[in-house]
Amino acid sequence: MASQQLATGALLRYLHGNTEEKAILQVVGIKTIDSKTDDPPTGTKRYRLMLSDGKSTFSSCMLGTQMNHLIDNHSLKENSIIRIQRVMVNTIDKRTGRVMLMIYELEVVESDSKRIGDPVALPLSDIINSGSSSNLSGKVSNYQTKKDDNEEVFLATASNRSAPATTAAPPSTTNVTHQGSTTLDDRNTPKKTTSDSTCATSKGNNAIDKERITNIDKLNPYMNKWTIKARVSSKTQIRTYENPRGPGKLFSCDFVDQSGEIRATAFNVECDKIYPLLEVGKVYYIARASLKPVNRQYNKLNNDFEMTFNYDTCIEACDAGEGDNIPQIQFNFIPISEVANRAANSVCDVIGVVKSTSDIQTIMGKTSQKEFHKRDILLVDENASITATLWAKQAEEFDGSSHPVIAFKGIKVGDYNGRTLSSVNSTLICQDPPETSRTMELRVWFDREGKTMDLPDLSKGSDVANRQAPFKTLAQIIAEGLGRGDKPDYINVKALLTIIKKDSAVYMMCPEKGCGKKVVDENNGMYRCEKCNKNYTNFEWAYMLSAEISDATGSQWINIFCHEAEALLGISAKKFGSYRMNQNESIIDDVVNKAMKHERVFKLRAKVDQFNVEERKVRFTCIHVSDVDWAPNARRLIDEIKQMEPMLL
DNA sequence: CCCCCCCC
Repeated sequence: MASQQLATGALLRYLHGNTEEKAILQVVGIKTIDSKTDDPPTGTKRYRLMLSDGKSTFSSCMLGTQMNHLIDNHSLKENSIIRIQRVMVNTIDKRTGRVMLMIYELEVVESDSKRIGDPVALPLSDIINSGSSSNLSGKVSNYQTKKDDNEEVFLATASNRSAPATTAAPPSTTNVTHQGSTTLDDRNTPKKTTSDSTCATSKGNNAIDKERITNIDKLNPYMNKWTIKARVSSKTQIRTYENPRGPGKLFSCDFVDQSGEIRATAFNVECDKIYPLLEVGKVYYIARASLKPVNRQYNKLNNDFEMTFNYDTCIEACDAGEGDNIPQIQFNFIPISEVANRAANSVCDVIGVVKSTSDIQTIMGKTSQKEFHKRDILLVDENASITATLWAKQAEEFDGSSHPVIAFKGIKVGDYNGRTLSSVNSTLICQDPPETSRTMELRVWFDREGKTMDLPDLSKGSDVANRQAPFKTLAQIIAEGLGRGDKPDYINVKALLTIIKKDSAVYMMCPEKGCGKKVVDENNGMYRCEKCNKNYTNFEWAYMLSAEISDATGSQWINIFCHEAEALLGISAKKFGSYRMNQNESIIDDVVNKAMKHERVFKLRAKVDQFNVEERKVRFTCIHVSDVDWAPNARRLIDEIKQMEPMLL
């Protein structure tokens, strides 16, 4: 690889904060460093890299421990060519402004390579670069003469340097500039010590670095210095708990910035200290809290990590106006129709127009024997409607009389009578949220046509296609005794049609709308319906298929009625009936055989046959049939697997 | 380190 293929100047661009670039660089030195006792707590080893962009080298490049394996398995070594995927600038020394690069993600482009070019170490003036003018104070020159040990090691191993770091220009001559850097006057502004800020630590000199703000979506447990600037989008009450280790208390809150969201929790001492500092809707600088992988069972925010406030956590309220660019909330809306594909008890963000609102109702909790207040609202969007239940204060305070656009963040999916939504404590209810164009879209749509449209209601069990059903094998259905309970069971089965009773596939149905009963051919041009107790001059063909479906585990006879039979056979009952009348057997065989060619997903209702109570024979009725297409179910299956995970562990 | 969130 030729030297011009390295991203010349990239190291400096990174240090100046342009960290989006995915630069091709060369590793010219690797050093193992002792892990500090506090980070990471497991004592995992850390690697420090010296990187070259062909022209310059920079040695303070920490490798994120999740990338350690690349070195451990020898694919990343001295002279390897890499592509930086994710990098961040961190200040190592607040006093001097000395920075380092954190390499969170890289790709080895070429494992074995020769040294490229003749790079020299970046001058110190370029690497003391935190953007705060206080870094340009006299203290830096003291530092300048004092190389740290790691630096010396690298200087010794990197070949052909002509300009060691110590020959760098004095800091006062640097032209390093920073957006948003403070003025010299700012230096002397006394630190705010108002009640809306805390540095839980007594280390007063360890102030928040407001110049280097990390985006929330870039936070991870492997970085040790970061500050976020974020708005509190929600905050719980303080709750107490009791576990084997004793009693405790906690509260949690959610932070948002333009990049994402993260949940933070405070326990006990921090709970008391931090709870009064954080106000919903306000913007804060947060530094030095613990980060850990998210527990998906409880935290559904769009972030792989969650935050715990600790003794060292620093929180400072943003000055008025300073946080105006930080959004109020992060929504990940799904259309109402998509709620049909979500697992019960999962949570989601939904936006819609309030079509109607119920009165407040008081109900008695089954186990708790406590009274609860609830209010149902019918929420609609362009394609579907769903009932959302609000509880307690949210229910009491809700006024939907003006048909507002309402956004729910973190509302729970229920499966009563199809699909419902139920607000929980952490659910945010936002009226006419300004941060999404959906508000206006829905407003215009509803006022123009939505208010009079009749849309499928996910919360009506009669909309049977919306009903959710677990996937089972035919053997599981028998083994689990599905359909033998008081209420019907609904199951999806992936199976093949193996037998269709073609001779009884259609029957002569009463022409009276909604009757559906079989008529008797009086053989005089009249057809008699016993149910209506009437003779008709005509009848309609209707499907009532008796068929066997099979999968790898067994087979089952099922009944298939009009709509589903038509979907399966591909022709109308009327047409099938006419072939039957004309005894056109070859066409009928053709139609039937085609229907048995490929696997489908049969949604079945399993219920004890009412006419055979003694035998308790379960009758299976096909209520929906679809092609085997996993895509519409993928999200729900993923949700279900996620919910199972804790049980499997 | 919590993790409850209700009714037909």
